[in-house]
Amino acid sequence: MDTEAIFKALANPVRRQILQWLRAPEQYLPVELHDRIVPGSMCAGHIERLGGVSQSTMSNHLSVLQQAGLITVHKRGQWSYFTRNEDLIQQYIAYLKDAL
Amino acid sequence: MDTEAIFKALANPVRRQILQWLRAPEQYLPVELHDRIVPGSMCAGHIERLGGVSQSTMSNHLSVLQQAGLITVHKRGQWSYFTRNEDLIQQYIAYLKDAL
DNA sequence: TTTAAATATCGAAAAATTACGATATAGTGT
DNA sequence: ACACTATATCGTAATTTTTCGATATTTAAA
Repeated sequence: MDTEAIFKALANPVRRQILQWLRAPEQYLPVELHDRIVPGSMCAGHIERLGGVSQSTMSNHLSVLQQAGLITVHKRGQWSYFTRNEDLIQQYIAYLKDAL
Repeated sequence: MDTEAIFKALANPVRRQILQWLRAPEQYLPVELHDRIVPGSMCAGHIERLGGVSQSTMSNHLSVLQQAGLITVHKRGQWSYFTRNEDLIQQYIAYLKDAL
């Protein structure tokens, strides 16, 4: 677990918001897409539309979260589906409990 | 609880290290000072000597931690004694548990 | 095979953070 | 009052982060 990378990744509000969106993707996607997605995930394009930043900026944020291990990517066709890495998130919280 | 400020404060390794030193100040202070200090605290000067940064830089780090609420200050004479704010730290971890 | 769509990467500008030395402020002791 | 110590603040330089538009890459569709 790269705690340095996690602390830094979480220091940005856009990235924390992404993690929130990924807690319940269905809530933020049009209903007609619910059966097309990888469950519990959103593709980069949808995340981009939710956030108020450019495509390249959002792509970078997703990359930072991914390098910290907080999210994972599954590529299907031309889409990249991002999912929370619940295991790592819990591991991080457990770490904080006795290391912070 | 200003979570934005806390996330940012924790993004810096020097500041995280300060919190570690403050977990057991006695461990990092010369024995002859143990009865002179505010228990569970260190004054700015001792923290400065432990960290590898200048006096003004360390003072700034302490200020950031303080504004985030992670530490508190007690001024006694010309010294400022810093202490971990355990309550806020626990509150923050509890917050993460269901908000991260 | 051309065109279009989704995403990643590149290069550079803008903004924020970190750092330092110098100086200011406040308390202590002479 | 004066010198001395501890800490805070100021101004600024260096570094890192955030951002964007432009371009590259990959896959799908016509």
